[in-house]
Amino acid sequence: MKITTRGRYAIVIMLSLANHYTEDKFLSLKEIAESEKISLKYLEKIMMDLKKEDFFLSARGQEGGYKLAHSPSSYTIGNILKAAEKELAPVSCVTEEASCEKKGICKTYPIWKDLNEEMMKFLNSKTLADYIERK
Amino acid sequence: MKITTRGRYAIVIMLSLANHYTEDKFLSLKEIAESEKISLKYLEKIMMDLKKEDFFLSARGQEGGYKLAHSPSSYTIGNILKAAEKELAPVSCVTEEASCEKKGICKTYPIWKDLNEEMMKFLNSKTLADYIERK
DNA sequence: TTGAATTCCTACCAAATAAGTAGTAAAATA
DNA sequence: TATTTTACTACTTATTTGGTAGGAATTCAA
Repeated sequence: MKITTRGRYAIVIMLSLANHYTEDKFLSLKEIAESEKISLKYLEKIMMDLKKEDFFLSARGQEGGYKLAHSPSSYTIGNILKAAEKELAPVSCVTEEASCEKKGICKTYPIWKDLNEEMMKFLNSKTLADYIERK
Repeated sequence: MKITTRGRYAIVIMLSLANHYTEDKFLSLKEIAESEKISLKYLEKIMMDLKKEDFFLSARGQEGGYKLAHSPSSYTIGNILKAAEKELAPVSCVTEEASCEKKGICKTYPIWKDLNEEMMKFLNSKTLADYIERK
């Protein structure tokens, strides 16, 4: 039951941007890649998924990069992970979309439902602001 | 962040045994495989891992099978999953064993640590008895 | 105005993991 | 003693993960 590097790096990116939120300039992926020692190309790819959400403003060219569109407190950890990973639930039957035909009779379903609720309670309550660097 | 079929089927096995706990006979994997529509061979393999723990008594031959060694309330969901899956933590850096050299400086570490704590709180508190079939 | 820097986009690839099969030996009992 | 069941080892196949490669479009600084 692992969060993949996609999810983890997505949080790295978002938290880096959050840490620079008050500055009035763009932060490039190259800077993040270098400071975090992650492949730039891989970060670019992860960024493709994040960009589908209304997460940030971007600028090409020199002095270009990314900037959070909203304040750090408006991004939950769950929102970010969900954008990066395909699905967040520990077992796919607990999400509305992927309904399993055995849902009504499956004896283990209540376990996954309870676990998912606990996880979501956490992931949807914590935001980037909770994990930002305090100066 | 998915629980694999290994982990899910392990819970299926253990919950089936728990539901037959009061009966004075062994339950065979074949019966579980048929009633749950899971490959017998695959269940056997998962059983190999569970058997390393002191989970049950077994008997070969006709009328053979498995039986819980202890009462359902003494098996936590976490214990079972941990025996079936390699590791339970959502990110491996949060377990004592696999310590990451960046742990002290990693800005995302606190997120995974908090998430892991929430998950473990749930997984270690719930037992088979909580999900047993009520007659 | 041009060249470097950056985002943006598509395709491909290798390694690891997950999920399951196959076959057989050993034991127990009906 | 034939059947049933656990016990064990080896193999296989599909999917997912974690990238790489290459380049086009855009922008700005020098």
